[in-house]
Amino acid sequence: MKARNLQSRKRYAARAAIAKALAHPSRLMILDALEAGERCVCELTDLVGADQSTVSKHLAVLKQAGLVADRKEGVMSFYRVKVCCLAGFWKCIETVLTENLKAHQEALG
Amino acid sequence: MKARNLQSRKRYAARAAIAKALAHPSRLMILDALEAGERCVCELTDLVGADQSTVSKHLAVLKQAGLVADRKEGVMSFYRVKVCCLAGFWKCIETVLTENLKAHQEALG
DNA sequence: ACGTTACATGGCGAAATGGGCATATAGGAA
DNA sequence: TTCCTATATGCCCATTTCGCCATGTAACGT
Repeated sequence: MKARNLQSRKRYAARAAIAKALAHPSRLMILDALEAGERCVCELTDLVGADQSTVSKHLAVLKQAGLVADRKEGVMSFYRVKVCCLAGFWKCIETVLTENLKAHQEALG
Repeated sequence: MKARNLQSRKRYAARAAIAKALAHPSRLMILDALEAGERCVCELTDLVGADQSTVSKHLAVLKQAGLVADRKEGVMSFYRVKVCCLAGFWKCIETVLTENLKAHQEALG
């Protein structure tokens, strides 16, 4: 039972690692942009409006989590979404946000 | 366009706040347990195996994000899942983990 | 060769997070 | 009242995250 517990902990840790990669506004913005097709780092840097090195690190986080993949072409790197299931993420999060808003308004009214 | 940008940033921040609440192994473990029905803090404390105050704080994070709700009964607090869409989360995360594992094995073999 | 452009990485400080201990609060029992 | 139990909160410390700056690296043009 102890071994099982350990394994279950590892499972949760692995899941949390994915969620962690999604837990930053800039990274969500990047993923959103990549859903429309691959983008180079410079485009994403413009989009996010942060330092290029910052964006590069965000992309490294997403890549490490297995959420995006990259392709080098000459001097540039193009990133793309690697998984197909993110739509469910957005939907769920939007649902939560909507319900929170509703609850908040009920609390006021 | 600047206003739109600001609003879009707020959107991403709100989404990230939800993802952040999901980005911890203990909180995922708690949510998993709550999917089977409401639990009191003491049960969850046993489950997670951390200090009671730590678990209490994790629950506060989940509540703040609107993911769980609580109900007081005498001395005890019972928490329950408040949203219905978490199954999609698990599924998506599991998909990512599976693909990552596959990619890793291909990289080896 | 040199310079430029695109990107990645190291380092540093600031801020956020996490965890346990101690304490506060509050309900129930005696 | 006093004690005990269940939970929440404050405090402190360790760790992590985040952002920018500076620098490294690599491809391309001249």
